[in-house]
Amino acid sequence: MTREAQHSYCTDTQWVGRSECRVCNIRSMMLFSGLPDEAFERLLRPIDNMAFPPGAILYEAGTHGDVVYTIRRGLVKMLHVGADGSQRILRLLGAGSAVGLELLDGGDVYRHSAVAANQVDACRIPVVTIEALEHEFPELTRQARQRLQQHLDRTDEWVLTMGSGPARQRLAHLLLFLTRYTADRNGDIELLSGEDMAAVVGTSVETVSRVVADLKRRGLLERVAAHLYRCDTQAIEALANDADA
Amino acid sequence: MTREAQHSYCTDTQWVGRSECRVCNIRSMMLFSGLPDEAFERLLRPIDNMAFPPGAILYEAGTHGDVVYTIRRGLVKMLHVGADGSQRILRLLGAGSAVGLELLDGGDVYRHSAVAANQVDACRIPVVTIEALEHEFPELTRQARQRLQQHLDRTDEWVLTMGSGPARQRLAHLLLFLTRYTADRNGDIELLSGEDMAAVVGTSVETVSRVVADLKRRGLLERVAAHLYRCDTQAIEALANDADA
DNA sequence: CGGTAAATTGACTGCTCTCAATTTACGTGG
DNA sequence: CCACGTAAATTGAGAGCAGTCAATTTACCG
Repeated sequence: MTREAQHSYCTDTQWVGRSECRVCNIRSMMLFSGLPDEAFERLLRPIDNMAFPPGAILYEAGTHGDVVYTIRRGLVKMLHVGADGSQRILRLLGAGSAVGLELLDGGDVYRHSAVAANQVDACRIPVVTIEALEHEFPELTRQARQRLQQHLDRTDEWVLTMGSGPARQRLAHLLLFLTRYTADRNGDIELLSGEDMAAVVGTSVETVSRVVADLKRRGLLERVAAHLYRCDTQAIEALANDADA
Repeated sequence: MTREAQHSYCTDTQWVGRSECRVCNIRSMMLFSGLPDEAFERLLRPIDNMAFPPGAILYEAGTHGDVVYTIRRGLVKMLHVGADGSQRILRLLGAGSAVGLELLDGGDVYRHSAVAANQVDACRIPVVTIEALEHEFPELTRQARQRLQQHLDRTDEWVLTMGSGPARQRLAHLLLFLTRYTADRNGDIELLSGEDMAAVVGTSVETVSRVVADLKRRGLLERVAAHLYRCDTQAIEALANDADA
């Protein structure tokens, strides 16, 4: 493994340890909620706990694979790369979400690329393990279906709020999204890179920069620390829904 | 029931008869494919066969309901109505697709509105019937999950192709979509109303009209009969992917 | 302290929206 | 079968937002 630090702390995709689902502190959010402890006794293949630094690739679109990830911490971007190399972010998924669920329908090829936007902790679950457990606990199939329904709901909201309208409103919705799903205890959020924000709302990088600069000038977005911003949720919400100032 | 004809033939939402899943000629596409004949012996509630004229409402967003529809013929638009009355079409679903699947996750409120874009034939399946069958045939849960995955895949494609870029390219993708899913044996398609096309690609009605008029002038789109159009798939495909004339 | 990549800003062009007028289509009633 | 009325579609003119290209500044890592 090479060590090319993207941040001062770590580093590379790392194997952190064997997952202990029985004592998972967020099991209620995870794919395996509802399964009895004994279900984890005799797994066909182990579940590993992985740490991905920002920018690390969980998997790439079109590649063969046999594992699903459930996110314990951080934000994962699902993206599509066009023929010309342009990127479009289709979803941002946080703690409790599962990625790679398309493999459960028999295929073995990922439909999108999954890239860590943050420092991400995720459990790597082999598809064979899920299929074995599904056979024994039919409830798991319903769980997976609920996860898909969540993805669908979130994507629909994505399309409605960030898919059309003036760039300023779309970015306002993105900020609200980040506040809702990634804010720390102080309500502060870590902004995406300009390129990523552009890939979410479907505009050019320059437009993103201009709009964000304008929000800062008007005091709707305030820098509280390196990479940490606080936004005036009230005003941004008004901006997102109305079409004024 | 009032009778306000939208076309010369019928008319109103009609009960056509009891569905006979055992002899369904497109059962392989439907939700119940894979179920043995005997599964239909003792349903808790009957499955009805419904005919919806263009514009008929299958259900409206936010309303209570307890049935899922599977489409046998025609095109159904799933749409969201904004606070200002503006409509945005999130998906167009054709034969073999199921709508209202969100009810299977325990809720009883539809998340979108479903409206017939065409003359639509659909089977009305009570949720209790599906749940009872799921208990007996776990395979059905997987079927429903696959349907959701299909919706998700289609929505992703929708976002990528019709969610950004110049209006001309987005409309080109819409024409290709209609050709793929609704063309008759001659390859001809029935265009949506200008308002509906605008609600799909997220532009104004005027822009749609201008682009369509331009395509007609250039011979890429030809009227072969009332409401029936034939398009030069080759040229439209080039237009959809490249950015030139 | 230096180098590379990202972000910012400006000027200009072009596309799309809005508003408005006109034409066409279509169902209704004579 | 034809005349009429409403709604949809079409077309035009003008303004504004966003994209592109290019130059500059800033940030970040070694």
